Amino acid sequence: MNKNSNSQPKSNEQEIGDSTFEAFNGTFSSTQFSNDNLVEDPSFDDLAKDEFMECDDISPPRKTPFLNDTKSQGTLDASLTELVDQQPDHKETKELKFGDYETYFYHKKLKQQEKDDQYVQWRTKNSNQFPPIFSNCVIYVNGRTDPDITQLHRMIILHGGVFLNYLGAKSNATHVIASNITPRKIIEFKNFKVIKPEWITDSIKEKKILDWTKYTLFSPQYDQKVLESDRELKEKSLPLNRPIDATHPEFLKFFFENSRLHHLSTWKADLREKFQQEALRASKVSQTLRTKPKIIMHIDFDCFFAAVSALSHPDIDFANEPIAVSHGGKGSSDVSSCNYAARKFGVSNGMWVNRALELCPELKILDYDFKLYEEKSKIFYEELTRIEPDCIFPVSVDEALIGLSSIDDEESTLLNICEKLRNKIYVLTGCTVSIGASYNVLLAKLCLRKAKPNGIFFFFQPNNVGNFLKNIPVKQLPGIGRKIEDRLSNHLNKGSKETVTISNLSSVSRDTMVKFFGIKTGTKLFGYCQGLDDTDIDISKNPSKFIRKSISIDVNWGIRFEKQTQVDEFLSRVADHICQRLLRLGFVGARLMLKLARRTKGAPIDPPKYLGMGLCDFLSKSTNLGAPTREVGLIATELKSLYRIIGVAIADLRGVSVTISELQKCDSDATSAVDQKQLQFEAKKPKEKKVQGIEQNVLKGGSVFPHYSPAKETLQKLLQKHLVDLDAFKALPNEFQQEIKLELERRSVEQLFEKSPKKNRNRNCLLQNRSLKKIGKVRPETQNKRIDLISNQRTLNKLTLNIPIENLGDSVIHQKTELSGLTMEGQKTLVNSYWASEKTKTFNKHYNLGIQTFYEFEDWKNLLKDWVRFSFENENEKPIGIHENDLDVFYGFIHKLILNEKIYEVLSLADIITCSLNSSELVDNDTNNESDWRKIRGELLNMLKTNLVQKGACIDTT
DNA sequence: AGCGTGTGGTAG
DNA sequence: ATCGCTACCACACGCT
Repeated sequence: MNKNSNSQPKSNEQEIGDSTFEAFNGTFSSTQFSNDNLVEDPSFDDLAKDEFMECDDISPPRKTPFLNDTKSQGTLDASLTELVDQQPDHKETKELKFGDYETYFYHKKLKQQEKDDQYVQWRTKNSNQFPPIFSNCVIYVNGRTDPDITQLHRMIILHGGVFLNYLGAKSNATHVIASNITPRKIIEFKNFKVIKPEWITDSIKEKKILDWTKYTLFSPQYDQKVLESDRELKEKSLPLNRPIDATHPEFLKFFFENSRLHHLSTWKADLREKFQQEALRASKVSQTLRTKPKIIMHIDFDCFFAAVSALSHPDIDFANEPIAVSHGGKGSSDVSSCNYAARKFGVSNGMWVNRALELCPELKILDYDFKLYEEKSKIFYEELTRIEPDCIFPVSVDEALIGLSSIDDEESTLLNICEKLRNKIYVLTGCTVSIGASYNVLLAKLCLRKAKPNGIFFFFQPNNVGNFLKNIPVKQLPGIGRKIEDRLSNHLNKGSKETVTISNLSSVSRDTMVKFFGIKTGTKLFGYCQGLDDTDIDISKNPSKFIRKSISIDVNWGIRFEKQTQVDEFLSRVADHICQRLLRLGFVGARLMLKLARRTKGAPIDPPKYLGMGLCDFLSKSTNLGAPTREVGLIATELKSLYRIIGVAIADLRGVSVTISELQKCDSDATSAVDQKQLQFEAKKPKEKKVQGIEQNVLKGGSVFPHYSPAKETLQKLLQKHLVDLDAFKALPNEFQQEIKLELERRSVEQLFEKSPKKNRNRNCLLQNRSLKKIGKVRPETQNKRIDLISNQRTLNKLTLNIPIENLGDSVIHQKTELSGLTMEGQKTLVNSYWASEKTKTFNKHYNLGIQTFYEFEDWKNLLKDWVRFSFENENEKPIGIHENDLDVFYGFIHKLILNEKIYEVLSLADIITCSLNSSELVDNDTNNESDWRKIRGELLNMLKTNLVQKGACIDTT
């Protein structure tokens, strides 16, 4: 870090005058301040120290939720043995093999829901016995434990904790529970509190959360040792010729942990959310109408990553030695940040290390230290809050815009504030910030550029704005990037390499700009040229504008696949990951988009950047999920469908990006049923409202057609008429029975009127008689091929429904692969791994019918009948059975139905299974197959029930 | 005109 | 080796 070795004591006043003159030739009044003498100045030094002492108040030691000693409530009579006794059966999950991720995660999820449901019921019955002692805990259980993971899961959620199924890269887990130590684990969990399970059991016994430090699994000392031996172990066990790419199950975690851009994005989003919420709170408190801030400050660390990383290297003379931050010391790693000494050599951010080293051979490469960046950022924002500005708009971890409405004594006061702030941040973080300030965001940003490094720059002379702007390169304008610059350059300079400045643009009219860049960008750019910018940074004025609209995961590095199964597994993992994120952020989403990067034809197979994406075309496709959801299984299934629709050859896949949008806040947790039920119970209003989506008049009057009251049919007749499975109906909670009855009555009425219900995409699905929409929307002109693909595939699937895969002629297989749009290379793997895979899973095995997600409800009714019949047909003396791929798709569809609250449809399908099983055609020598089908039927009803209970509870709490 | 979808661009 | 993310805006195009 710069210890100001080269600074010379100077008078601040003097400095102001000088640099004003120097920087602008005195043509107009601006101000530049340097704080080279930051700490040398005794007054500053003292001030900073004082502030530092005070700082304890504002930055207390990190909060430790696990030390939160929540008072226990009620009594806990249920002994642990009782818990153990009542623990749901876990065997089936264990029988699953790990080959098929989708099935694996899907069943895992199902089991989870089932269990949670049981826990909820149990808790409801014994409500007083479970003090929510873990209410601040997010707990992940690793490996074999005693008591085992199921029991721990149960204990955790019964006591108000959140149970994590998956330890994400940026996991918010407060605790990791494990019983045994392996070197690998110590590495893996080095950032977590790893505690023995006894902490859970003892805490429950004591009815309060105990000090976790007494239960740590390994001591720090021990860590150190093992860490070293593990490094050797790791080097041996990881073959060097097999680098980690996206086929590796842990790839995502590994990738995100090390991705600077991932960190930047998540930090930014987190900050946004935090300040948005604070603004919401503030706007409730103060009713005063805010005027737009008169002063905008833009404050930003100087080469943040480089400066912070250098803090761990006290031997480095940060001011003079060129340093850069990147992964590794050579090759195609990006320089994410470099100090100004390095910039003198021409090194710049984003440059590859090999190039940077060419320019500056003595460049020192430092590692990332994401944790430290986060810490410094926290201090930074705390200091910003301390000066109590009108508003704070977080731009990034290391950068913020600040609005001040008025300052009594104009610039000198502002200067004072800035200097104090800079000092404090320097003392507290060891890094320098620069500040630009002006009367709008555009100019504040430009001022910041002039202020850097380690300085302050103001501009408050609207009359001189032309002078101020004239030599600014357009690239520096916010929102004007490389592409727009290029287009301007081509237009104005006919491609000459000179940078385009604002004065170059003076000849361009508003209309031309609009014609060139569109109404928004054109107008904005034109305004910028006059120094005009009406960007408002006051979040509290319009908090809803700042709420999150989408959640996405992009992976464009390390994507190299050979087989369809690998792609599918990866998509499942991405689905899992994104669902974890939805969960953590408290959202459900109704729209899913898959974007793929495909190697551009002619681009090298191995791009210059190691495992990089190279030159790519991007293709995207989106689908409505029917209802807002965060179901992993459903999302995984949809992603695989979308992948097949886009049809990128596996060998050419270079990037995958998944976006979920049309978000809705849904604050319940993973074990949502638990929390909701808990809340519901505490609120003591068990059934006031019903499933979301029942229209008001149905709720109140019982019919959508209040003027018409038909002679009511008997319930049984009604059920029969609509093919609803009676057993299933009876198994449902009372209120849902009632609801279905109403729905069926309504349908009877509807038949009389022959009226089709209105479309409503997300809600009121019980009132819709329409079957689910097909995936995506297919346009006749532009996407003819896709229509053909889908309809042909559907036809094909129907045609081949009863033909075992071996009997399919080559031509048919060829046709199928051709339809999927894959290259020859891809075709083989597709045929081998997808259409004719022969994996054994929970249910019997065998022929994958290639059932697709494209079917609609009416199709499914017929398909299901055929499917059941087909599964009983004999092949080598054994029934053909159910293929898990088909089953996955089927379950996916059921999920979709359930999310649409199409209870009736699900019950119909359950009934079709029953009817088919009872029909005499079946060969009755196989009970296995039959019991599989009964299991499936049970699963349908279970899914339905779980979902209804959750929905019911959800309504009650909101 | 306004909507839905796919695509492009930008910032840190 | 290497960790090329991600939220959001804007727009084109075709449809209603």
